[in-house]
Amino acid sequence: MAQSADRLRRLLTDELGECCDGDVERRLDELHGLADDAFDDDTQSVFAVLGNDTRYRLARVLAASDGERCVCELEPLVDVSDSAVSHALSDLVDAGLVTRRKDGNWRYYDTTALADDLFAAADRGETDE
Amino acid sequence: MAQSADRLRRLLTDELGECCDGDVERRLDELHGLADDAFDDDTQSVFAVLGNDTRYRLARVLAASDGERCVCELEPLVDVSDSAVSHALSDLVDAGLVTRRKDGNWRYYDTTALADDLFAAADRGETDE
DNA sequence: CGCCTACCTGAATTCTCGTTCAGATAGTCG
DNA sequence: CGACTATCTGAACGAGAATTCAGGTAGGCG
Repeated sequence: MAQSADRLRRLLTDELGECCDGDVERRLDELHGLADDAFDDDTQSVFAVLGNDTRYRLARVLAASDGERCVCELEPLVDVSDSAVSHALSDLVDAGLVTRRKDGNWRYYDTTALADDLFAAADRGETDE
Repeated sequence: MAQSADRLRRLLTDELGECCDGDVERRLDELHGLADDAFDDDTQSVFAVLGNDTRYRLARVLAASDGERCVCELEPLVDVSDSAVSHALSDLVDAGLVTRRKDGNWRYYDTTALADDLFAAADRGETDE
């Protein structure tokens, strides 16, 4: 951190014309404040979970579907073992992106509002460019 | 895919009371249609990029900041080498999540609307629960 | 020009994460 | 109960990603 603080000091000297130890510390405090507020483990895990091919596809199909889907409807859509599908769906549930409902031997999954919102935001961003 | 179609056939039998080959095929076509429409490579990469700790933190700080930030302001906030910071910022730029501006030797980064939208959606989802 | 700066790039290494395998768990039906 | 169902779980292996290392580029300044 010693040399990175050096660079920051030179940046502040450029910005302010002059720069003392206090200026550097004040900026560092400001930045750390922002970082601590903004960094949220749960929120990040949501992105990590959707970053994987299998999980993304499953979540997308559930989002596009009008209502819930059974595991056996989802399996033909991804080219992995049923075990992998099960793992993926569990991860999605844990991240709060989909819900699980049991009905006899069948398990039905559906997206949450969080997932729908994220896909809407992502799609909006893509078409804007 | 043979056995997964078997399961789907049994599901449809449960749902409809009866089920012929055509029913199974129709459902499969419907599902594949949804999957093809919904699956978008660019959109997925956005989630994958934000799924990493370093990139997530950097993007978050930029989003929380009022305007752009220099690399030397970001480096103290993540516990990795300057090379890793550079790699991470490049990935964020490539994904369309942040912009880069050169000014002499300094490089300034800022979030795009896409990143801001995604974080807003994620935060909304988190506080709802 | 030569030296310093801030930052970037490519290759190598380390390590995480996704998949599969093998077996377990519930639920249904006779 | 016993056989069969759909799905889940945990361990282990392998592929790919994240980081670092070493060196490179472009800009500023004397």
